[in-house]
Amino acid sequence: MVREALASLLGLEEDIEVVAQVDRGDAVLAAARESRPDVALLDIEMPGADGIEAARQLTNEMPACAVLILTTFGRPGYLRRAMESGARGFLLKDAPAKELAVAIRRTVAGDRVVDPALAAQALSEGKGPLSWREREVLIASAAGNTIAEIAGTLHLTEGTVRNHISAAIQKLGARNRFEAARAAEEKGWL
Amino acid sequence: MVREALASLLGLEEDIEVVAQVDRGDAVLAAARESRPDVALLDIEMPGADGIEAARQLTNEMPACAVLILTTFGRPGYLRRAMESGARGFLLKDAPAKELAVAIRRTVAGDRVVDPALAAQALSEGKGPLSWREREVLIASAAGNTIAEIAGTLHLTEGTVRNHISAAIQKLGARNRFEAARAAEEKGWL
DNA sequence: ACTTCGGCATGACAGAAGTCATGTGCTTTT
DNA sequence: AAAAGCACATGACTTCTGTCATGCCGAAGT
Repeated sequence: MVREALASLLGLEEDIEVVAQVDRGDAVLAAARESRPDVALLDIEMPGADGIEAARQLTNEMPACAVLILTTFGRPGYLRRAMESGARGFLLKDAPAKELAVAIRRTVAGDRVVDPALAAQALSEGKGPLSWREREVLIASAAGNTIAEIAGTLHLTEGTVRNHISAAIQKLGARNRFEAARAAEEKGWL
Repeated sequence: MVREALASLLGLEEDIEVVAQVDRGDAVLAAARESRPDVALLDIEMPGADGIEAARQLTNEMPACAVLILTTFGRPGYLRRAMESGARGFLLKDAPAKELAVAIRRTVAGDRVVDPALAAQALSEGKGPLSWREREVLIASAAGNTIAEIAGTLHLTEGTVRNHISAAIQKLGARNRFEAARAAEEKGWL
């Protein structure tokens, strides 16, 4: 519904034409091949593939198509990963509605449209203090798996898994792995 | 942005006029007093007060104003609580955009607009199997508190708290209190 | 070549969490 | 009134988690 509403509004602009809409991340590329848009407006949280992945595919195959991410959550990690995956701009859904058309025009023109406050926060937090193993273990942990299960799927000893989790807990200032997982998720470090 | 977009679209309808918009749950009542709308279109997750609470206030003070909940998450508990708080209809944001105007007209006309599948699910799940204590303990648990802390704030023994949590875990088919908390949250039982 | 450092792995240990058996009191049913 | 059912409370017992000391290995710096 939200997508349709925004599309309708954008369609009312003189200089903007909505050439395609899809509701899944893994349908983006095909639609873009079909309709050759100047800009793709992507959300991050979608079924199929997330907007980050879609942006990566899109900028790989069609560098001429700019990508503007429009999302609900201003998590610094989202912004960082979006930019790394080739997105040209990053806009939050709680911006005023008229901002959207403006942002799209600027994106087409080659500008990088990013909320300055969010950008600053993303830079100050860096890429996160977690090592690869710590991330893996934390993700599995957040999914509700027990230590023993994680150890099984990763072919590690329970002790090792506990150790990685413990390290993550320390680094994130949490008191147990669930708090740690939430904190990491919050910052976009998963 | 989403609210503004939907408002713009609704404003294009011949028979619908958007008389007010607010961005906080605790601003709803004041705005309604001011503008005397026929329908209030509310989201559930808002800053200030949630849409359920706003619906309650609204139907108490202005029974003439119908309430239609428009929300992202089709959690059965949301639906049930929304209806209990006096809402006249319940619509999901992933419905087609044109549904919205239709639903609003039907709501004004006195119909109850509810997704049948969601209604069935809500009814089949009932009001939730958790006792009061179990809810209390689970909520505190979800906030990251340790058993000892919960025992302290509720003036109970650790054993008792553990026992309630254990019961909740069983009832929800979870494997630890965090999974239990998430499951309960998911179903709207917290 | 040597040292240093960081990520990874492991097992021992202490503390936290979950389960169970048991008991109390209140409401509902018979 | 007696019995049954339910929420609540508690402590003993078992299992799971987090921390720590220790060691291995490869990359970066000297």
